[in-house]
Amino acid sequence: MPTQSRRDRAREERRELIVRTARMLAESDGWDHVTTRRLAEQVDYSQPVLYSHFKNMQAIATAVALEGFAELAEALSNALESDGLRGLARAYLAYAEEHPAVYEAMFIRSTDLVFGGADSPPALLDAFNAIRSSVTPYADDSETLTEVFWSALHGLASLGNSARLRPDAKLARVDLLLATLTKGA
Amino acid sequence: MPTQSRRDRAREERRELIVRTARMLAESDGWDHVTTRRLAEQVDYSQPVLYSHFKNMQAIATAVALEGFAELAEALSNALESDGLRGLARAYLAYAEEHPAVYEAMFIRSTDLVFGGADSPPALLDAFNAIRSSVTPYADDSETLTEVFWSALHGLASLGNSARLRPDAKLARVDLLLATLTKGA
DNA sequence: TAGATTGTCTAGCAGTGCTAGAGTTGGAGC
DNA sequence: GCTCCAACTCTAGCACTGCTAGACAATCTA
Repeated sequence: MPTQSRRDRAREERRELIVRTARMLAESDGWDHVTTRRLAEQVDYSQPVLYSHFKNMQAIATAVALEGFAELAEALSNALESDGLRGLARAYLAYAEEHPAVYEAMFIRSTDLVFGGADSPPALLDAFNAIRSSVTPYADDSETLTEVFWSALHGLASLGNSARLRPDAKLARVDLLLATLTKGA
Repeated sequence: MPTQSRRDRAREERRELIVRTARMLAESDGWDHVTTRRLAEQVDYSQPVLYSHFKNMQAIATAVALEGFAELAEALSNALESDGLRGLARAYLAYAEEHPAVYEAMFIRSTDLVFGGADSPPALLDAFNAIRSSVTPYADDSETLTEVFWSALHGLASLGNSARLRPDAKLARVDLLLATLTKGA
């Protein structure tokens, strides 16, 4: 049934257009300004079309977050492989700084995604595993250390992105965090 | 002019009623459900009365955050004095867990407050100074270590509050964070 | 007591997420 | 080619949001 599959393809493309546009709007104006009307206008369809692809606005933000998990996992794996723990830490913070709205959808906005369970998004588990690999040499309890190290990175990222930390001390903070973690090991 | 001061007192009391009610609503139903209509109804005045005390809804959340800064500073100072670094860390996380909506207003929701400048709220500086005192023994650069330690605590608090960390490993995480920080010092 | 000030409310605006129901389009079967 | 049906898309509207103008009432001043 070639007709059906062509339709499916068209639907899939439009779905991606919606997600891409929502992400772009969020990065340029903030999630507050991503409204059904603005989004619909940008993709040149009426609002109900959004709801034929997504249950609600929250689901659109979730789709953006899922993209982010995949990108972050990829970035962390690469950085870990080439530059070790330090590379991973810097890559994490760089991702959060370069894609603040995506980062917000992933780790700050309330979400219906499950974290750390069997039904978590695979890309999220990949990212988590990259962090775990990076800290395993320094841990007895690698699961807990992963959570602690991730929390530290998340704290630096989120407080930094919301102008709650000195902007000129970014590098000093990462270096100090790494020194603290690796000290005596 | 006793009449004027009585009026001022009445106004001040009503202002406090508004802040108290907003805080209560936020803690019980979340900030999303703190709307001008619900809040006005709860304090038994019409919506415009809210705007005679506050510029907008954001300013009401800011007032709640300021209360939080004072409470947190107090809690951290006390804990630091009686139980040292470990006490401070636990007090921080306990405050975030027991008052998630206030914590959100303080450190997660976007705000117009200035962090770390001369015109920061004094209570916020007090809290920051308590953290600085707690880590000074372990630091060359105490300003940076304060930011890093605070970030770690904030990461644990915010990810924990949004169900992104294992609930049963709370204590293990604090202990591991403290062990890491104090190791070799 | 008359006038001015302060306080409070009703009613309304423009915007939000979301949906029911009408109308159009285009492929399937004859 | 024509009819029918299903898939699709839109207009219009609901109940809600933050916020405000302008009318009315209460209270203090002189």
